[in-house]
Amino acid sequence: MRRTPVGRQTRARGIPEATVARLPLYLRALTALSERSVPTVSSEELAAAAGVNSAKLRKDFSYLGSYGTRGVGYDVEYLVYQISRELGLTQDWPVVIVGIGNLGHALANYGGFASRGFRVAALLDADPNVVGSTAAGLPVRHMDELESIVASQHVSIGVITTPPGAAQQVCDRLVEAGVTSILNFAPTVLNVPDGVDVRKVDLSIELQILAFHEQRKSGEEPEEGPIEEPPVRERTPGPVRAAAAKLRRAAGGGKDTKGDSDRQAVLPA
Amino acid sequence: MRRTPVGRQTRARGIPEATVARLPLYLRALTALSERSVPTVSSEELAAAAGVNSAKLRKDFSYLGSYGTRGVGYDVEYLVYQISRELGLTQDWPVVIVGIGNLGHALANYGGFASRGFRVAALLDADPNVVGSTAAGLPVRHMDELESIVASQHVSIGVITTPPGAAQQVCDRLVEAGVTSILNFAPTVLNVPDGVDVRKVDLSIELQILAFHEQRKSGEEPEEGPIEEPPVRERTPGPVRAAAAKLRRAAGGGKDTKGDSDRQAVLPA
DNA sequence: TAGATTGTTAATCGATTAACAATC
DNA sequence: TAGATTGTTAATCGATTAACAATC
Repeated sequence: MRRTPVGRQTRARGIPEATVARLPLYLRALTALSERSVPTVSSEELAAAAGVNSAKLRKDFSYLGSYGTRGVGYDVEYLVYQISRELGLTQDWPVVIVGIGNLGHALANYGGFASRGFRVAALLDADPNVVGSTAAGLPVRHMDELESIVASQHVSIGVITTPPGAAQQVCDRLVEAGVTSILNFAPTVLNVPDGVDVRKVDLSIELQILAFHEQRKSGEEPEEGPIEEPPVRERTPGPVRAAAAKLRRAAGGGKDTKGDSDRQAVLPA
Repeated sequence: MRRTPVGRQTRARGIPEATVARLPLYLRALTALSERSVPTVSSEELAAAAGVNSAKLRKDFSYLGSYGTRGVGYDVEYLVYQISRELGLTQDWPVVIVGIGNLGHALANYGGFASRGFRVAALLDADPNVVGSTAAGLPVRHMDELESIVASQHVSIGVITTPPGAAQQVCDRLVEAGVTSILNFAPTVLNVPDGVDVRKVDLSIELQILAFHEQRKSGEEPEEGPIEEPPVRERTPGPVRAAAAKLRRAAGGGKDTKGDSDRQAVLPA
C-alpha cells in the first residue's frame, strides 16, 4: 500500500485520462519540430500545431512537471524525451496482430506502427489458407503458436483484426496467454478480467457520428420526431401489451414512410 | 433565428456529444437482439450488451424521448428505428475514399461500411499506377474526377486514407468540392473552415495510450522522474541559454541512459 | 394489487478555459 | 529593466452516477 503524501506535491501518478490521450498528439507535433531542428517552441505555437488551445496544453504539461522556461518556451528535444518516457515509448513494445485480412494487412504495413517503440512480434491467423503467406515481410503464423510467441517474446499488447464472431474468443486466448492490453478493431464489446485494458477503434461508429452532425447541417434536423408526442401513441395499452403496441407503431407510424425491408437495409450485415 | 422555448421541454436539439457517440453502440446491440427476434429489452440488459452502465443508458435515451415502458423495458424494433433516425441512418450517405493504399483497400472492403446507410460512391487515388485497378469491386478513379463525383452524387462525407503529406491538400480539395464531413486516417491535424466536421482515427495514438497504461502495470511506474527535481537542474541559466541548458540535460541526464541515436529509434518515421 | 423498470433529479466528478502572478 | 511566456488558480462547463418517484 503506497502512501499518498499531500505536502509539496509528491503527486500520486495522477495524470488525467484526457491528458494521456493528448500526449501522443503533442509528441507528434514536437517530433515534426525536432526534424526541422527547431530548438524551442511556445505553448501557443505547439498548441496550434497539435490542434488544441494553449491553456489546455499548459495544463496538460503541468501534470508531467515543469519542463518549460518562462519567457522562453519549451525545449523541443527535452519535451520529446519526457513525453516519450511518460508514455512508455522509451521501451520496446512487441505486439501481435491476430486476424490477417485486409485490415490486419494494412496494420502490419502501417509505418507509424513500427516506429514509436512498437514492433510486430507476429502475425497470426486461424485460416490455413492465410497461414504461411507473408505480410509486410513477416510470415503469417497459425493461432496455435500464439501462446508460445506471447511467452517467449514477452508480448503484452495484442491487436484484434478478426471478424466480429471470433473476437471474444481470440481475446480470451490472448488474455489467457498473458496479454494485458488489447486494441480491438472488431465491432464487438469485449469482456475482459480486471487489469486488462481494452481500447477499440470502430470505423462504422465514427461514420455514424459524422452522419449525425451532417444530418443537422442540411437543415433536415428531425426536430419534431422525438419531441412532439411520439407518433400515434395509444393510451393505457395494458400491462404487457404496451410493448406490442410499440412494435406496431414502429412498423407503421413515424415520419419516415419506408417499409420494413427498406429499413433493414440500414442495419449491419 | 430559432426560438428556444423553456416551458415544457421543447428541447432545442441538445443531445450531448458523449451521448451521440454512444448511440451507435446501442444501435449495434439492439440490432443483434433484433436478429435474434428478441422483442423487448430492459435498460439493464441492453446496457450490459453495449458495455455501459444502465443509468447512463437511460439518461442517454432520455435525450431522445420517452421510448420505454415502465415495468417492461424497451421495444427492440422501435428503438432500432428511433436511434437510426436520430443518427441519420434512415437516409443514404454516399462517401468517397481518397487514397487507395492498404488502408483504403481495407475500408472499401469493410462490411460495416456498406451496411448502415453508407455507400462507397467512389475510390480515388492520385497515383496513375493505382488508378484503373479495382478494390472491393469498384474501379479506382483519378483524383481529377473528385469534383464531378462529389457534385453529381451529392457526396457530403469524405474519408482520407492518404499518406500524411497529402492529407491537408486532399482535405482542402474535398472541402472546396462541397464535402462537409471528413473522417481522417492520416496522422495529420487537418485545418478546415467552420461548418466542416473532422473526426480522426489514429492507430498509433491508440497504441501509445495502451503503452502508457501497460507501463504502469509492470510496476515500472516512472514515479520519480517528473516528481523529484528533474535531473541535474542548474540554477539561473541566464535569459535565453536556459533552453540550451535543457538540451544538454536531455542528452545526458535522466534515468534512461540510452544515447541519442537510440532515442531517435523511438520516434516516428 | 405487487413487482418491475423507466425517466428524472441532484450530487459528484472530471475536463476545459480564462486570467494572471511568477519568473525567465 | 521590459517583454515574453510559463505554471497555477479558480470559475465554468459537461458527463457520470446513484437513487427513487412515477407508472406500467
